Amino acid sequence: MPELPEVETIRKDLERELVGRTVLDVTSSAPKALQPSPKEVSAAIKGKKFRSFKRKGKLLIVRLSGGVTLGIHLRLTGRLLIRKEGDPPDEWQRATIKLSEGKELRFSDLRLFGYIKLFKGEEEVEETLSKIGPEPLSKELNGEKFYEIIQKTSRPIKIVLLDQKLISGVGNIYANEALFEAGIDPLTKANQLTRDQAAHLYKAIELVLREGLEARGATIADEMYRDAYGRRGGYEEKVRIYQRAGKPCPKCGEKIKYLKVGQRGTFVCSRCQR
DNA sequence: AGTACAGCCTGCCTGC
DNA sequence: TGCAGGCAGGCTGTAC
Repeated sequence: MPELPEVETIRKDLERELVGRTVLDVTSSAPKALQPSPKEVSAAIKGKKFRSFKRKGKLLIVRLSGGVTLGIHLRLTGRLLIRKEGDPPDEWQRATIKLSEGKELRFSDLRLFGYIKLFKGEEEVEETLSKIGPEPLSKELNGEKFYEIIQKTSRPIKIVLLDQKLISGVGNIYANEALFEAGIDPLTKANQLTRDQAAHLYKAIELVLREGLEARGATIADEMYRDAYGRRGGYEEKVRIYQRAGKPCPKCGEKIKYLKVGQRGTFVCSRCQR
């Protein structure tokens, strides 16, 4: 699923390829993919030029000329693909934004959880961004601030890492990897972690996210993440524990266990993570 | 206020 | 064989 490294990889691709291009037309086969409605999105962006592609957490913020702003969230299976007019249709293609010089930006999404949303105005952009917590790889966060944030809740640390209001950009893959790397049991209550453990975990989060970026993201299953050129990531080759239940722990050889933490699949080495 | 969880949705897998 | 039911999961809304 697209998390910080995956969304950032796509963001950079889009920035490189699409800034300056003009939107010629918008079509959609899934009404909910374009919000509030395909008609309104189309009317707002037709004739406008892409100005910038920014990101906060897993949310892409697309600025166009005329003060128009789109928010794009890929959720589990969303893809943004840069194609040429006439290229074969993509699997689960839900919307097509035709661009100048025969290019297209396609939105594909198997599960239909993702969306491209037109913001009503700058206030709505600000309101949305204010609900997204600080990012691990930015200056907004460091080990000490991370400790302060997680001190405020007694929920399991794994759940807290996935709470985008507290820390943004981390999803299930990188949460599993970071907890393993730091040697922390996902069920540990967040406010029971010591300063030392918190600092350790924060470092591990930074490490796995950087590795993910370096590898241009993780494509664990076929229907999942692709970059803007439709290519798979490389991080799935390097994953330590995610989706590896029953296989030996890379540190100690113990069998990796699978459990559910807050409705989400969780992988743990009970010898290394305490 | 803080926490828990159903529901959104499609495709794949299992079991009858 | 064919089909119903369960499962996967990020995030929001609602209930406790």
